[in-house]
Amino acid sequence: MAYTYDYPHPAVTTDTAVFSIIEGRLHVALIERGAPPFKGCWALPGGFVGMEEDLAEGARRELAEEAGVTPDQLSGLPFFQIGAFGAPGRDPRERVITVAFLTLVPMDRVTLVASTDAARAEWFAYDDLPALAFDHADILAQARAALSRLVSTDLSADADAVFSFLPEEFTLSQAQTVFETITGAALEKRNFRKWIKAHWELEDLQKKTSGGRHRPAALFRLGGARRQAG
Amino acid sequence: MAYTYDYPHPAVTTDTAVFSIIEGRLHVALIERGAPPFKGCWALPGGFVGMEEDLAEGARRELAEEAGVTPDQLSGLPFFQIGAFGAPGRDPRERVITVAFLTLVPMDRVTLVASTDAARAEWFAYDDLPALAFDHADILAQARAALSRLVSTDLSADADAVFSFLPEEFTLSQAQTVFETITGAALEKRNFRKWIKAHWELEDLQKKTSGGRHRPAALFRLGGARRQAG
DNA sequence: CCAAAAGTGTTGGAACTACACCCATGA
DNA sequence: TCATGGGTGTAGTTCCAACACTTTTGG
Repeated sequence: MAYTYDYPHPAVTTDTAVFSIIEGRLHVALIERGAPPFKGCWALPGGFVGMEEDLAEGARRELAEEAGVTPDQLSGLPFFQIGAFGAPGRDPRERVITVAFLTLVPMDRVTLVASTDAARAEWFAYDDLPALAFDHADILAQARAALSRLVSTDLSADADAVFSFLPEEFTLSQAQTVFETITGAALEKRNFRKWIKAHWELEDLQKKTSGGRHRPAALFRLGGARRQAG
Repeated sequence: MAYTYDYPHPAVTTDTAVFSIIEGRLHVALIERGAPPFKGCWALPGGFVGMEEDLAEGARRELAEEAGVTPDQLSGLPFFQIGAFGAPGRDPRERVITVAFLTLVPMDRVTLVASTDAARAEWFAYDDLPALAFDHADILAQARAALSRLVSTDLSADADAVFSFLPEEFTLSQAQTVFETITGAALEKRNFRKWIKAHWELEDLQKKTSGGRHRPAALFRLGGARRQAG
C-alpha cells in the first residue's frame, strides 16, 4: 500500500535512552541493529511513530518490541522528552526526524530481551560505549546531560525522578551511590545524609537489611505520594 | 506534484516563541493566521520544514516569512529548541508533529511585519494573550517555563541568553527589569547589583545615559567574549 | 578478632536577605 | 524646587563544606 502527499514529508521516529545503575555504574540499554542501515551496529531502541499514537506512546511501544522493556515495567517511572533531532542526512535512507526520550529504571532489575529488528539487546556502561548508529552518540550525550541537569547545582522540579533508579525500599548508601553516579562527584557521607533528609521526606521503614557481612542498614522509602509503583 | 511513500508519514512543522520585553512587560510575537485551519486566529509563527533544511533553520525561515524577523536580526541571539509536540489530532488536517523553538530579542527593538500566510503580526503581552490556534497555548506555556528555567534558583549554563533582552549597552536598572520580568519577582536594588556583578563580568563603559529627567545611569556591556553582536 | 559498611555533630566560611538614605538631572 | 530614577553599605541568617571515630554484623 502506498501513501501519497502533495508535498514531501519526512519520516518521524522515536529513540529512547534507558538508563539504569548496575553495580554502581551508569548503564544504558542498547540494541544491535538486525537490519540495514547500520546493520550490526549498536543503537538506541526506537522506530517509526504510528499515525495514531502519541510520541511517548510510540517510544514505549518500540522499547517493548526491540528491547523487551514493557510499558508495565515502565509504569510509574519517569519518561521525559529530550528533544527532536532532525539534521538532514542523519539517516541515509530518507529525511528522518527523531524525537528522543529518556527514562530511568531501577538498579539491577530490568532484563533486556531482543526482538523484531534487534539482533541483541544489552546494558552498556555509559563510560564504555560501542560506536553507535546514526547520530545516537549525540542524542545519548544530550540524554546524559538532561540526567545531570535533574540534580545539578540546585534541584529541578523533576529531581524526584532519580529515585526511580532505586528499589522501592532502599538504604541511604544506595541513594548516595545514585547521586554520585549521576553527578560524577564523590559525596561526603554525613553531608549527603543531612542533605537528602532536608530535601526529601524519607519514610523510615523500621527495617534493616541483612546478609551483608557488615552492620545492617536502615531501609527507607520516598515519602508522600510522590512516588508511584516502581 | 505528488510524493509517495510505502507507509504513512506525518507532516513536520516548526513553531517559534519570540519573546521580548516591551515597556517592562514580557511580550510574545504572534501572527494572525490568514488561511485555514484556524484562519483569523492568533498563533505562533511557524510552518512546514523543508526537506533539506535543519529544524532550526526552518524555524528561522518561517519567522522571516511570516513575521518579518530576519535571520539577520536574530544573528548572535539564542535560539533554543523546546521540544516536539505531536499529539494525534493537534492539527485537524493531518498528523502534524511540530518542533518548537524559543528566542529572545532585545527590548523595544524588533518590528514585526506580516507576510505570506500571516494576516497580521503583533507583539502581545504574555499575561494578556488572545486565544491561540492548535495547541499553541500549551507550547507557549512550555516556552515560558523554559525561559524561567534559564535563571531559576540557580543559573543554568545558558543563563547568559537573558542578556539578549537588553540592548548592547544597558543600565543596571534595565538589567534588573529583565530579571524581574523573567522571574516574576521584585528584586531589591542593592542586592541585585551585587548579585549581577558577582555572576557576570560587566564592562563599565564609563558613559552615562542622558535625557531622562533624573540622574543619569552608568552604561555597561556584558564582558568577556560571552556575547556576540546583538 | 578482623573486614566491611553503617551510622553520627560541630565548626568556619560563603552567600543571601533585609533595610534607608543621599545624588544628579530635567522640567 | 521638585519629581524621578540612580546610586551606595552593613549586619544577621542560612546553607554548605570540611572533618574522624564508633557500631554492628558475618566470616
